[in-house]
Amino acid sequence: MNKDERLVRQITPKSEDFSRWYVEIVQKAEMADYTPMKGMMVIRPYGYAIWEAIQRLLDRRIKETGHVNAYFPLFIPESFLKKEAEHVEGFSPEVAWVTIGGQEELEEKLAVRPTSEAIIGYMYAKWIKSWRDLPVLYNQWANIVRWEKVTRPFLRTTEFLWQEGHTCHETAEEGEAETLKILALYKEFCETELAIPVIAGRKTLREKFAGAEMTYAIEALMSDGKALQMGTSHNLGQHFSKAFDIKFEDRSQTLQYVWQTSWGMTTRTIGALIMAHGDDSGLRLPPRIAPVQAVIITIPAANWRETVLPVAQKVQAALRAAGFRVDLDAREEYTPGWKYAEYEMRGVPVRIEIGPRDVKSGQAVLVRRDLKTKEIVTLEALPARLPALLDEIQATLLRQAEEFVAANTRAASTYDELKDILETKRGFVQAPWCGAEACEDKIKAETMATIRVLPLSQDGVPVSGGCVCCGAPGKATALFARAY
RNA sequence: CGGGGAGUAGCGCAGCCUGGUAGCGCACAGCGUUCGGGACGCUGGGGCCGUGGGUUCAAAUCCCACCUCCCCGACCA
Repeated sequence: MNKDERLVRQITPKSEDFSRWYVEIVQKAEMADYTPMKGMMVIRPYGYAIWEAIQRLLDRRIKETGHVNAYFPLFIPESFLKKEAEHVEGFSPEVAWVTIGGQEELEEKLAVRPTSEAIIGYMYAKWIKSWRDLPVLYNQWANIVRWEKVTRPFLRTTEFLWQEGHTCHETAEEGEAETLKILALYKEFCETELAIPVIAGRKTLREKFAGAEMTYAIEALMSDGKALQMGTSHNLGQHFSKAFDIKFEDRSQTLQYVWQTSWGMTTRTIGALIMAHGDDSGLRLPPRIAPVQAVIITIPAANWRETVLPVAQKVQAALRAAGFRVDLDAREEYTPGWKYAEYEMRGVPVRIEIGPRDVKSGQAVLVRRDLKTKEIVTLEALPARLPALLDEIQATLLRQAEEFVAANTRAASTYDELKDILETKRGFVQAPWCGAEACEDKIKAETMATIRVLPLSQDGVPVSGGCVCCGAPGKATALFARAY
């Protein structure tokens, strides 16, 4: 066997088989693993650490905007779910039911929550009496079960984790403002923390949440050219308040139904991180959410325990004291080369190599994961250089993703053009749309693409030309894409 | 849920056609030499051959059912 054959190929190249590449990263970076139950995965410590970082950074934003956390039951009585007609119709194909408790058949079966509007709506009716009780701004971090037919780690699993906000307001305007405020919050979160640019917009009626008045979403473009919904924010209007009788006495002493919103972001964002930033060596994590921001790798040689190791330990202590998440890998059973590949797979943003040569010259070698470039830094300069480097990596990942979106967003004015782009290039396609569901359905059937959103950035901008499908006057500029 | 492919050691696979009690590479353990891009040598451990049933003196191998994974569609965060 020659040397090249001995070097085990890490993972399938992204260009060769994207979904295989994706699954291999999930497993080799130890983010998640399959269980014997269909569609149910274990989120392993490394993947869960990413989720904890997402929770920490998103939760802070949710609280800063005045929301508080609470926890509602996992089970929802069937009758509750049935109260809002559109809601039950939309979710019934994917609800799991509990019919037996212990040895006894239940009188009323219980749904394992596919979302919590129903149970929360019931409780809100008990708690809200007056305009003085409003707004109610609750959020919960929870698990959700939806009996999906096709599953994929992080992107679509039977059980997943999310955060769901449920708010009540005095007026329609306040409800709409809340919906948009959260949408903007999500967008800012994705771009600042995950380095994933998103397009914010309205969903069409076809794609809206079952029971919502209007659904807004943020959509990102993965590096295979398919779109992924990163978060949704629903203006529920009075649909659920009427179904659950959530009434309050307003300032003019009239009984009124509250105006509600709900919004969520899920563990799917972890899948988005892989697909937006990963390369053929594995994950590339944005420093702001990376569980490990830098790893120190010692290069052994004779006496290294006396010479190299103490220096490495000192560097780690100094960087940790400065607030960075820094690991030290001084294991002797693996060679440096093996470790380089391993931490690249896991997407650790910065690698710090310290060997005998470095110790002698008082330096360290820094290698950034995003560009794989090296630089030499003196040990004294390291605590100042690391934060700057992490910021550069964060910015580079965002910029690369933005450039990808820009390069893969195209305008189509004819149906042939739309079809051609979706078939040969993928990505986002901007095109005028007449507003008819028939056109939406036809495009979906023939191109597998859907309207991801009607971008908010297009509001007030005149639509150029007729509907890309039927030619009727364009009512909106729609963003089409094949999606996950 | 429809069409296709697959499940044999932790991972990747061979063996199956033509039944006779399981093998390779990597990984893992021990020892030694190594270590600046997945090191090498020697020794060793590990398998209800996805699950259940059937055929047979005998099943990883043949037959049936089910489960799970992957791909392509319909449904969805």
